Amino acid sequence: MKVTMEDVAREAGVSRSLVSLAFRGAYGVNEATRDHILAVAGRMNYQPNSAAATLASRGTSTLGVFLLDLHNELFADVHDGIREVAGPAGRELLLTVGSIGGNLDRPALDLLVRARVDVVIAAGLLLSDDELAPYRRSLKLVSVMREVPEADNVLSDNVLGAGLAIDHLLGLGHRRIVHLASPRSDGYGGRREGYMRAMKQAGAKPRVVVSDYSRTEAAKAIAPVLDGAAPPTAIFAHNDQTALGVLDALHLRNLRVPEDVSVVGYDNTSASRPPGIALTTVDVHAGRLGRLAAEAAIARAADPAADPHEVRTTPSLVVRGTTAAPPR
Amino acid sequence: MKVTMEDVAREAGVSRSLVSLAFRGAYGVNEATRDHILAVAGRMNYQPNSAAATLASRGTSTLGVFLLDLHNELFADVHDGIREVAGPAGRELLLTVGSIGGNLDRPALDLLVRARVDVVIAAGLLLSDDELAPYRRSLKLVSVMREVPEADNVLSDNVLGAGLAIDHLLGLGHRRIVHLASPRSDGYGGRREGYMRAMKQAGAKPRVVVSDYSRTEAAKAIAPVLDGAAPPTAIFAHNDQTALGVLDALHLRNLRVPEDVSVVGYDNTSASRPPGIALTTVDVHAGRLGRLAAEAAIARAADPAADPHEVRTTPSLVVRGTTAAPPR
DNA sequence: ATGAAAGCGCTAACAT
DNA sequence: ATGTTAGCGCTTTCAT
Repeated sequence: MKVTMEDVAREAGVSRSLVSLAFRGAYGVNEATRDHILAVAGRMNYQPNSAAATLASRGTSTLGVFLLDLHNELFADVHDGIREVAGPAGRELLLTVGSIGGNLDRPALDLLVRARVDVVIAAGLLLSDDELAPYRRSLKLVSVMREVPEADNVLSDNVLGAGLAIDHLLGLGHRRIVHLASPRSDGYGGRREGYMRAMKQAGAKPRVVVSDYSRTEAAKAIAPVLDGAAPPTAIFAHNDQTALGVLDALHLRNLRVPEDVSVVGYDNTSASRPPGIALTTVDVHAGRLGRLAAEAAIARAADPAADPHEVRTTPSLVVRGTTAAPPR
Repeated sequence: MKVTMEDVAREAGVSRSLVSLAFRGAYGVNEATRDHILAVAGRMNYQPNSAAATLASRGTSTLGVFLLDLHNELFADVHDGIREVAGPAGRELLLTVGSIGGNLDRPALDLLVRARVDVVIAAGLLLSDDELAPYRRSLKLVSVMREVPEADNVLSDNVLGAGLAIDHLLGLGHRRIVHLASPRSDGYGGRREGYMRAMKQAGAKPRVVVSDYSRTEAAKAIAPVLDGAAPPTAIFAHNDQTALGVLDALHLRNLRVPEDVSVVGYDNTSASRPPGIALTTVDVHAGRLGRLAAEAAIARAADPAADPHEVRTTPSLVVRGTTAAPPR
């Protein structure tokens, strides 16, 4: 049924090793022989068994990629960046997906570990530092957007990014700025911290509400503050997705944006761009993060013993249509 | 360095086979022994090598998933559906991603083949029937949204869906309806065909322009027809993404939607839902497609020899804010 | 209930 | 340039 390398070798009248070498394009194989082997293999529809290859060679050249959530285009952008450098480097990508709640992180990582991928690039890990610690032994990890102790980290400066957003709002004249934050979890405090700092520095009173990463939850979470006393004139959301949830809630109440309320998102995903949305947001340059992560992963593969690598990139503010001076 | 099953067996004072059985929760292992083995393994941080397992057992229980494009949330919805049934069935998911141009389909599928996944669920394959044919021998394939000869197919009735959209437009009084179609490729003709049929049946003159699947390309492709003589009063796009591109182009020209031009998308991805967009679209019920595909995959794994399975689901029209009577 | 032994299909020295 | 020979770390009969 399944064609093995042995079958190809017999058919081509050569030894197994030669077939193996030919397939990996190694030097030291006569060109004619190689072509012949490849032709025979092609005719027989031979597909190498990578389980056997992995076992025999104790590893793969495949990169594992963990993405938190397929519904957030941020991760698609990161993936594009990874692929941009992994492809030319001859590295293939095997993905695994987590979930907004974080409860699928573990099985997703475990699957990658068992698949014996060379290095794992994880974007948006939600596991705590403690839960991640055991993986140090079984995994070469490049973490994107979330700082993991002792691992390679590719980060964006969230404190700075949040500061950019708040300063923009402050400059427009806002004082009652609410932050719709993500649930507390290790490695994700930056945006909230940047918000707190900028507010305090300006002598404005910070107010934080928490919601998970989904758009609908965000709309629910912001509802009470919109309906309560002294509603904010501006809302700084944890990311674009939750900002869209805020927009939904605002729309439902016939509150105009930006005339009545200003909204700032975070990530600059394409969901923020449409003319009808035109969300002011902070660009993390996700593609660049992906490229840097792939570079870090390849470097790590080449030198497993090197010191942990860390880059922190600088985000930028993208002002669009959802921010303006507060109503007077 | 790496802990093997042998190490665990030695440490636990049992044989390798027993460790193997314990790990797979097989019957016939004394409960106390099993607990002991698992405890020892846990302490040693043992991670089974699935390459070896795959090799020895000639297969995996993992499902491979191919998704055409991470930027189109349709695929995230399909993925959710797959996971919804695969999870409870104890099947893990390994993903691979193609690209809008279709040129990454092959490497992505090959990677899955070599990983020896049990069955591959492919959503949005762009390869031609001919290019797909060889995979018949190396792969159990469940194709979603694209009919592949001899494979298991989980489809949505695109002819019907397009008819729904056009009939809606026709009912509103539109006659000059342009279809922004996808490039011709096997298995994707349904929407165009449904458009042609509905137009002809109403005695309206069809007009088709083609663009690839990206938003920006769609905006470019529709530009000349907007700027040309006798511009359409309605545009039926191949999917939501390209419909958004159309919206962009319209916005750029200060054309109002739906007062000046009506727009209908396809897929009902979440990108079509925001209040500011409110795109009228055709819902393919992507989650359901995913669930059906996972069921088909599991059935196929259980009985590789069964006759090809085919389901064709019925889409529905979601009328929102981008369609209205044409200007008079 | 547990153990021994034979592969699974490759790669990696090492020969020739 | 090509062939030989050990494994890689598991699962799977088959014994016990």
